[in-house]
Amino acid sequence: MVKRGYHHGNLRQALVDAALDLIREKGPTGFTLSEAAKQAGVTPAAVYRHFEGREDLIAEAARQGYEIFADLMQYAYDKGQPSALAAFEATGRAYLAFARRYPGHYIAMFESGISVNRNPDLAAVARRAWTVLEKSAGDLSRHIPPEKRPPASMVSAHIWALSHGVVELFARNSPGSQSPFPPEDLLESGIGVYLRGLGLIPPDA
Amino acid sequence: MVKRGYHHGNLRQALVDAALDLIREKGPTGFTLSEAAKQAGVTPAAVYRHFEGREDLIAEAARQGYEIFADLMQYAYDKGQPSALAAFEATGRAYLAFARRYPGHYIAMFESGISVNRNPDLAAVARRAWTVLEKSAGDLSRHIPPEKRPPASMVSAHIWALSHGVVELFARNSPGSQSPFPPEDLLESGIGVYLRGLGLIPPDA
DNA sequence: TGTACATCAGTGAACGCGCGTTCACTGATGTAC
DNA sequence: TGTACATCAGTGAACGCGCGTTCACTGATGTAC
Repeated sequence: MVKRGYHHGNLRQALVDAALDLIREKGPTGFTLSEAAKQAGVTPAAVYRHFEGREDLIAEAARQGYEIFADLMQYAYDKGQPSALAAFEATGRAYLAFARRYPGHYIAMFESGISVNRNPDLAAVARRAWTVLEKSAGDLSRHIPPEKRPPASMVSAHIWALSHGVVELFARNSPGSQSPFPPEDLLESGIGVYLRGLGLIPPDA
Repeated sequence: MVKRGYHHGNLRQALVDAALDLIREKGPTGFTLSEAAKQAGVTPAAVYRHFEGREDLIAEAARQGYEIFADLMQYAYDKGQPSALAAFEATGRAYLAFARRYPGHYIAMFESGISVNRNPDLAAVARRAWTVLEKSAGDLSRHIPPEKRPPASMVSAHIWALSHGVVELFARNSPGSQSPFPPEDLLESGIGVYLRGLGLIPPDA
């Protein structure tokens, strides 16, 4: 990672890292290619040896984020086994944990405005992350009597939406940050109520 | 609203309207003061007769959004009376309806990065909107036995987060837009499950 | 081991652009008498 | 009703800036013989 002499050694990744830093600090708007280059100790023009341009660099940052994200989700899912419930709750927590631990990635993925369909790699890895959550919801569904069982994809959409909403509103300097509850508690309790609503947790537990 | 001659007549509002249009079309990033001025048929410099600058213009757009938003929430709440449940569900739906009908305002409020604490007017009206939801959640809480009753502010935070997540992920060109469910259904069913979880709707209804 | 050469990753200067903002100005409006 | 004048809302030119991108270039690296 240390730059020595004319050749950088690992400029591509250094640029991604710089981009992630800048995106975290200044938001996706504040991020500039030139500044990322500067932070990597290199001329703006050098960026074009590794990326097609500004957008492409952001997309790569997002892609790496999805990669980490999918791994974390998978890990949480596995760790919760063999309990479908434990696995499901763990994936929910993993969402928030990811947003907390990798804010730059999170912003690049969800707030930078880049489309997941921008390139196939990005689409594939996003799909992988999404699939874990859906699988987890599917496992859970099987414990609900078929006639009152909502589609697994709907359950996962609910939890994704709740998690995302908690992150956006309560885990940032956003409108809801004056809330008296830590985001983790908010998500935990919200998922708890939701699971009761599905009949998966006894009503008075 | 028609510009005639040298003086515009209602430039201040025309600029806000132009800003809302541009924010909706191009996102908060794509919005520029110059373009808003142009769209209002005026020189960029004229903007400074009415606003302190770019940020101030966005803040005013957001403020007007919160005003409409608070009114809609209040209206939904009133309309649901005297049923606490109906009122609560109506406010949830109002959230999504607002996001759909006033996308420019919504983006200015929640995605432009401006802080609600930027000026007192903005903070006050945001507080007003938030208060309606909290009151609605409070009414609802009273139907839950005290010992298993979550704080009203927590319930409202859950619903806000769920609503916001649904909007961000499923009602835009965002990552989740490939979902097979319309956002309205997603929110409706999510709130339904949640209310069952609170014991406010019979388990098998 | 030494040399020639192809390949590659960087430089640095230059570009055109549109941005937000400032300034002295001027045209239009409204009011006092 | 007409005139003088203050006030106000716009103009238009100019600014400095940093941006993303291009281009011909050059220094470093690695490989064939």
